Amino acid sequence: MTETAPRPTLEAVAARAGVSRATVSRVVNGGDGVREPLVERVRRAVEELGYVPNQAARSLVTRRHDAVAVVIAEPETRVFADPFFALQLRGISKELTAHDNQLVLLLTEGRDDHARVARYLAGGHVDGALVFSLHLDDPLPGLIRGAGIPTVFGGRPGWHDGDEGVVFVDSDNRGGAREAVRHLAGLGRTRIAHITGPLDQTSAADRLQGFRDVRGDADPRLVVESDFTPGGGERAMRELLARRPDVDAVFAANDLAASGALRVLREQGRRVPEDVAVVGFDDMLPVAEGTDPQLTTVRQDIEEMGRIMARLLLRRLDPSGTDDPPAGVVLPTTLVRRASA
Amino acid sequence: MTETAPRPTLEAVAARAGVSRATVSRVVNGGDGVREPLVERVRRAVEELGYVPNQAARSLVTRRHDAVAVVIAEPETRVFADPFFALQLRGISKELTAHDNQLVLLLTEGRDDHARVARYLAGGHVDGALVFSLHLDDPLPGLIRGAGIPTVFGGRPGWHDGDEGVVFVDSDNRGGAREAVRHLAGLGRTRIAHITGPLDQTSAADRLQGFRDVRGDADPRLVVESDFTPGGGERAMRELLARRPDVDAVFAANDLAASGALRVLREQGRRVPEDVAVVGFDDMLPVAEGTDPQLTTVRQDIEEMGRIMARLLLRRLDPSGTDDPPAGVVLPTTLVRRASA
DNA sequence: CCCACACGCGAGAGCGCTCTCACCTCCCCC
DNA sequence: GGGGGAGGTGAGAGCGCTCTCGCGTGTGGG
Repeated sequence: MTETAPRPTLEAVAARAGVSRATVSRVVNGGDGVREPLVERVRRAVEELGYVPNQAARSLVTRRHDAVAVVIAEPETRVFADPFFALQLRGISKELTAHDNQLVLLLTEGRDDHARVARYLAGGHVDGALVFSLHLDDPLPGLIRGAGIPTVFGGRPGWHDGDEGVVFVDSDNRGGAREAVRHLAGLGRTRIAHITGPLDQTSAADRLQGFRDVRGDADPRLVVESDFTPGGGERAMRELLARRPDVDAVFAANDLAASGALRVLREQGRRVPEDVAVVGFDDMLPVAEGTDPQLTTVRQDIEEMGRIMARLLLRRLDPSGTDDPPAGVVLPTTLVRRASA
Repeated sequence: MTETAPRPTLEAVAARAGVSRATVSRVVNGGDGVREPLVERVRRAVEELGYVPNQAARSLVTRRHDAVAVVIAEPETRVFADPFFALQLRGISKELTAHDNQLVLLLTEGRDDHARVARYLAGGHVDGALVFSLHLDDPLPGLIRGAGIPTVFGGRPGWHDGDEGVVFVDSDNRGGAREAVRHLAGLGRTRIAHITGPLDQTSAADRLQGFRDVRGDADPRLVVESDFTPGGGERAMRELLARRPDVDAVFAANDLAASGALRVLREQGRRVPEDVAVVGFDDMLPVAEGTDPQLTTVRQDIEEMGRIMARLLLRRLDPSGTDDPPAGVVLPTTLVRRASA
């Protein structure tokens, strides 16, 4: 079983095809500058021997790995409660695969891991990194920049010193929030509340900002800080109903919180959307379509976001490319109207 | 930016410490057989120079990569609708990290990718593979076995020729289903229905089998085939109510389907659990806790499953270990009682 | 006091590949 | 018909590391 079959080397292929190693190498790497009959002979030898290049040997000399690290910080919280990162990974994977790059996944758990990740990235195992760091005070972005490896961030990172050149991809959290709130206003609602996410995350902060853009003059009691979870949404909704029993609309910072709010509203006998209209954020399908009534929410194209991150990184990695990547890309969101508002 | 700082080599460290390359190598790899003062000198030189071993060079000679591939087949369907794989990945990642192994993620999309994955695995980039393949007729397991690389499967794979030696880790789907159905029976329910998952997946087939173990004599009309989605759960529930309006309990093959069933029951004015008791499977938190009433369901420890898969693989990879890993590990499930049954 | 042996350390080969450079052919043009 | 060039091919060095082997030093026993 552990019988490692002696894999054929370039040398072996060369011998079989009756050419030099250099020629085989040329053929294997695209075949420019080799005459057709030889190409054919080499191809056949490769085929017959089942030759596969040794990546380690190749990397040793080229100093390329055709591999990209994806760093996901602090998965304990939000990450694994929803398909967000899975979708993102899928987008990233597709793009990387299309360009023959591998995806090395680095999940970090707490501060201890930071050093490990930094060391790995600095260790030259990968050509670049895609980093998801949700928290404003996360030291990881700084560490990674120190590693001196091309990096693209997922989500707007918190601002640190010397962050001007940071490349990131984010959804238009602020614009999406504005659209959600305007939709509620357009329904004639006048007492629109906002259940926020954890405000140490840029996405939550940006959504709150969007809410304020439209309802800057709102009663401060209509804004309740929460945590992106159903339980948190429930608590926030109860608080809201206690503070302002006349509330007639809620914009929750994500679908999970909205689902909690919905449950409290029903429990308290408020009809949705007749008495209170509810809008979520994310369009996390199993949740948004699973609530009763189904949730009106703001959709972000997560998979596309992943794809663009990968594309941006690959562009920076490509030595041939004209090197002027945008610093940040903000993807549009769309309002998905279902039954709750 | 692309200014690749010339990374220090073993040679450089050796020169600085005034020893030979061999000695530095020994120290870096554990330091056995090197006297303390020298170890100290080398350590300092490493520190000062910020030396990090070149993994490519090392792999070239050791033929080890300290990297494991995680292959997830057909992510289009179930995979990305729920946190299942994310949790699994987390478990895997933790275990691999603890043993200084890297995780290379391979997501496949349709048949074309199979060849790519097989080539990659056969290409000797990784030491082993963890493979998730849900479908009975998936050709991937066969291809991978052909690649001759140590592999552990997640979930019981469908049976192919020569599968005796397959190592896999799975939840006790059958036992969990039995427990769910017995719980319903213990509640005094006599007309217990089952909404299945897609029966070409072993997990769904095993859950059905568990149902049959307890209710082998049930009216066949009480079993409706479905697809693990909320929409599918809705359709199945409607069908069920049409066939047997007197149904008083439903065991849905997963939480998503259960959430759909719940919605139909409410819509049709059946009280849960009074009129109809409902049990799900998975304990997918955002769903199970997000339904109304909250879902009684069968929990599987997904993260642990990932961890065990990784552990099993690492054990097979470890040349020093006494080599007798179990062929299959089946993890217990537990019934989580909430409001729906 | 000398020999045997173990242990610590260095020299050097070689892992499989790419890439430069020199050579050799063949063709075109004067 | 000969010289120059372009393009195709091979030889060989070297990427950074590990590992075997042999030598030198220190220790214990006869």
